Amino acid sequence: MPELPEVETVRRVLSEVLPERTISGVRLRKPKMLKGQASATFIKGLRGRRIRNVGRRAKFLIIRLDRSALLVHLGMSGQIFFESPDSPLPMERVRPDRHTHLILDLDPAARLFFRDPRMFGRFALIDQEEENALFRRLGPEPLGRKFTSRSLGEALRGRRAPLKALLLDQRIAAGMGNIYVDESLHRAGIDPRIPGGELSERMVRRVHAAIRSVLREAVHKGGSSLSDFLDPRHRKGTFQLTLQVYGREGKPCPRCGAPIRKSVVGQRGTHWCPECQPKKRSG
DNA sequence: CTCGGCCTGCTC
DNA sequence: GAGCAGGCCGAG
Repeated sequence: MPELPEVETVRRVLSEVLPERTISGVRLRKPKMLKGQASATFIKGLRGRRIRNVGRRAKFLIIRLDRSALLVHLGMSGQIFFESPDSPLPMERVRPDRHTHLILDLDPAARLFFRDPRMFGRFALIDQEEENALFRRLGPEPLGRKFTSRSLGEALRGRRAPLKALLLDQRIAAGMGNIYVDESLHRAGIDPRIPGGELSERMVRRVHAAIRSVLREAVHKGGSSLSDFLDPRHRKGTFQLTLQVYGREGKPCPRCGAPIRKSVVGQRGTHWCPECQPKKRSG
């Protein structure tokens, strides 16, 4: 499940190999993966274009061409693989399978494969204006300068929804998903069910610091490869080895040994330690 | 704000 | 052979 650290990992690999290559061929095998765009428009807009750079905003990957950009959201199970004579992939990946929805042939010789078994991901060819409009609707990058404990406190003020749900809201901070919210709240020592507006200033500071340190660490470790995440060179991340609560229901909390709890909070499976993450306000 | 729908693969 | 997982969006 690619969240900010996984998408950033993909971006870093692609930004080493894609710039200055030209898209010589486009094979779109699942037009359904396009977001509000006809296949012909999409293919025409890509073919012959030169890749300038690869960016990221929240969980969006943005492959910038001369005037437009290929926007990619990896959804739940999206993968991007890169293959070139210098950087071959393992044999079984070279041949596209039924989950490979888009293939880009590049020049100098290389190929990009977009796979997504669950098909929650999306592609779109967008112009600068559309990019601006999309990104304007997102909250600050949690690792950027605009995300401060003050801005977080303001965003949470008066909110009655559980903190867990608010941190998944991309308008409050953009890029976290279920894994990293649960991990951040464990690091902060705060119960995910507490209404956002009930956090003390001190608790807001702890959540803010925890989010940043968890995400930074996860980026450093190449993301979490829980079930299917692989980077464009087919390498796994290692942050899954560091997870304290996510996917660990009933297992002992690494910090205190109490069994990790799981229930649904804000319509999402939520994991926390009942001892380390007390609900009380001063916490 | 809350809920269902989109999808497939994996677990019960 | 059903149900769950999950990000995001549109409907209620």
